[in-house]
Amino acid sequence: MEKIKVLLADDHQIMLDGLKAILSKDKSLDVVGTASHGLEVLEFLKKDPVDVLLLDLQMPVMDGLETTMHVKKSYPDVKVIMLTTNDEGSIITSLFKVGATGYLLKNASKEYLIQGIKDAFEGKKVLSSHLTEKMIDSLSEMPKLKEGEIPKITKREIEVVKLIAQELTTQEIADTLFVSTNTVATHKRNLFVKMDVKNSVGMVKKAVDWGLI
Amino acid sequence: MEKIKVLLADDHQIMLDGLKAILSKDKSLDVVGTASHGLEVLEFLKKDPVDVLLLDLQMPVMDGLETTMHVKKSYPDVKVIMLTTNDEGSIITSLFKVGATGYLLKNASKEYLIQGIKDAFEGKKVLSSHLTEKMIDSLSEMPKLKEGEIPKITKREIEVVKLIAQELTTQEIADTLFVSTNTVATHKRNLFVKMDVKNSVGMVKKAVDWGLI
DNA sequence: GAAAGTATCACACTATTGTGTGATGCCTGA
DNA sequence: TCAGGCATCACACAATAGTGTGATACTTTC
Repeated sequence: MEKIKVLLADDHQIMLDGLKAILSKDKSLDVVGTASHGLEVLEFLKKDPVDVLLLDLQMPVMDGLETTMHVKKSYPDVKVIMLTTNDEGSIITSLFKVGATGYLLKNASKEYLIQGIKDAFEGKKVLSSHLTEKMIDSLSEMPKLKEGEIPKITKREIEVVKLIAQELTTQEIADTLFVSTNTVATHKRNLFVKMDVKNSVGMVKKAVDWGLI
Repeated sequence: MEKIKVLLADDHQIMLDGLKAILSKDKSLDVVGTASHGLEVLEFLKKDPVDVLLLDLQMPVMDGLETTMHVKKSYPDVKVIMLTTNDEGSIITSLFKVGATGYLLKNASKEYLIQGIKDAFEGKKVLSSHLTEKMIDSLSEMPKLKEGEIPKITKREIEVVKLIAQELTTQEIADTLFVSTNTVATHKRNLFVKMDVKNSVGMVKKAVDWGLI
């Protein structure tokens, strides 16, 4: 069987050496090169093909996220696994949107890491179990602002919010609802206070958050 | 070490027997009872304590979701793992919102199942790897407005969008970025065209959709 | 049956947004 | 080296949004 070609990228030489040592022990993996930042990765890809790319999230010159974007654009078949010490769940979404295949913590066991590379190679998504938990938590804790936090918005007001969200002007909303612009203005005025926002932009954002629209 | 008290609930007797047979082989687990629907589960809990509850999602009288709600309300410490044949990702969200600890497919291996129970007992979230993938996919495919659909927004423009989303006025944005209001106005103007929207409200909505903010 | 909330409208005014047009310097990729 | 994108700014003007204040009438709710 063909070996899986792996390229490593990390700005810490020690990390590179360590990873290389670990991965070299597995017969189905072939570490074809290393890079210390995103640009080097792109340089490397211009010359040689790679199956799986192990990327450090924090790197100088060009970080992991940006690198992933570039790589996926030019070489969509390369699987990208992000390695990181931190576990900021916030970044995870953008990561997968950008096209990454996996996201592992650096303290993962070597078995886990190797398995992750193989899974990624086969097209599976790879995620540290630790991060899976985070994702679930963010799902289950999402509606924690509800109940008491959301003020009572009347039906008419919700109609107004929806129309505002559709980019209608006050005049257009008035025409749609067959009322005067004054009325619409009053509804908006009341909504600003109730929802504690400064303008229509804030209102629509919050309405989306609250699931009103 | 104290054994983990497990209660099984499924409307198929065969399933109950099979699960019991599998779980009984593990010395750290103790199957303390079985139930064929949600009400029986609640009855059981009134009399005897349980650590982990294995619930079939589809059950007559009271299904898994409803049962979970009731159980978590009265016995918040009981860990609930949902078992199911199907893999509808849609239900997953509500499941964790309701307070479940895990969600496993019935075709999981017995090792996986046993490990899942132990993990749940320790407070970890448990999710079939199959479903983890689904979750990730739903995240990454969200903006599948296929590449070409999303126009190139520059860094500076994104800064502007973010500040608009924070309800700042053009003047405030100009102050924040140390540029003139004219410049900010131009950025907005360009964004309206690029993003094909009529005003800031539409812009922010689309920016959220596209994951720009 | 009074108080509170909802929906409606008016008028006057200020603030902010959005548009049209044109221009300059800088940087980057072909 | 040169075209094209990017970021910057100016000025003028039209359109919309948002505020302050006050009013009427109808429905809930306590």
